[in-house]
Amino acid sequence: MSSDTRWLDAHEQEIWRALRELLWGFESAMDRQLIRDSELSGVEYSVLAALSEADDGILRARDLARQLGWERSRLSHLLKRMETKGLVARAECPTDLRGFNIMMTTAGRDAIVKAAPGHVSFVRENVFDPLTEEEREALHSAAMKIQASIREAGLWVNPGVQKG
Amino acid sequence: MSSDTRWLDAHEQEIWRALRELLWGFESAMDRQLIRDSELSGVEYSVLAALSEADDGILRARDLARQLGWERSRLSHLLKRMETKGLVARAECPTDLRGFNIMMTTAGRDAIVKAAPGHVSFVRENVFDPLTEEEREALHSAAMKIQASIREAGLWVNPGVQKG
DNA sequence: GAGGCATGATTGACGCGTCAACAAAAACGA
DNA sequence: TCGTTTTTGTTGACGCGTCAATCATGCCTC
Repeated sequence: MSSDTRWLDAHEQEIWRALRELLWGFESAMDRQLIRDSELSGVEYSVLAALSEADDGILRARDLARQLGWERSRLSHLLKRMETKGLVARAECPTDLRGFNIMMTTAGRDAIVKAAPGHVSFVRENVFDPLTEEEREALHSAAMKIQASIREAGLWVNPGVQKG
Repeated sequence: MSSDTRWLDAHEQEIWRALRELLWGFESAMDRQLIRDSELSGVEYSVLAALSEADDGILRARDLARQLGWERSRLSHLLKRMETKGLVARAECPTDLRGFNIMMTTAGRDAIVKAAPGHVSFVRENVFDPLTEEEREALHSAAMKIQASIREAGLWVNPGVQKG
């Protein structure tokens, strides 16, 4: 089982290295830009973006977690921090005593409105602009294929949440 | 400054979504495989891999950090944890009283020898096998271009360590 | 060789994520 | 209806990374 390992050749190692560096550094770079130009971290931005897509800026914690593909506990921890910052507020859910409705506060909306243009520019300037049309499409299909493969191997996050 | 933002169209959003999911999920999937099939986390694997490329399995903490592109404090925290697990050992550096030599222990070598085949298989099966040759090359150049762009924007990790 | 700056490494506080345990409420089934 | 199971959400412990502060040592220059 280990003697027939197909190791990477030099060229494959180069590709792998470039990809690994990107996978490892991209997210933190995005966070850095966000924190520098607004008062929001990447995850906070995600939460507020999801909320602002909802009708009233209100979503049940359950649905928020599902939409983001996160564990409930992760969301819970983050919401606690965001609540103390005044970005979101909790309210009991009238139809289900277990549930909580999460709503964006005015400060939360202000923050994401302020952060959005810079965030989009970051993506545009660093992901789309530097690539050719072919590279964009290849990147797209490659990303989907890799994800599908990992999912098939049962190693993707939240294996249960793969409904389209 | 915000009114001329070039927002993403529907197709671009699809690409961005796929890429973001990959960037967000790949690393944790790799970690999951590693932890499942060995006793090593992803970062521990990186440290041991770097050490095993050195002559005697010994590297100064400074060089280890440089090679991995990490902050010293990050390495320090991790080494403390790895030392308690018996994966590495510290020894004072004879030529520089400030420095420390980090060496792999027998347990450390055993662990990475055990982990390596599964790790390589993960990469091979989920990154290389699912892609066409064209996609591989496009992925390679796209990753490099995106990284270069972020670096130019001054947002890449460790802006100082960009000597190639 | 004494002052001053650079380098190497550690520490502590804090944000963040995972995991396992938990409590309360809902849904289900006989 | 009563008991079991599922769902929802929180909490605490712990691993992990960043940042700022700290400290000792090396280096460099006058």
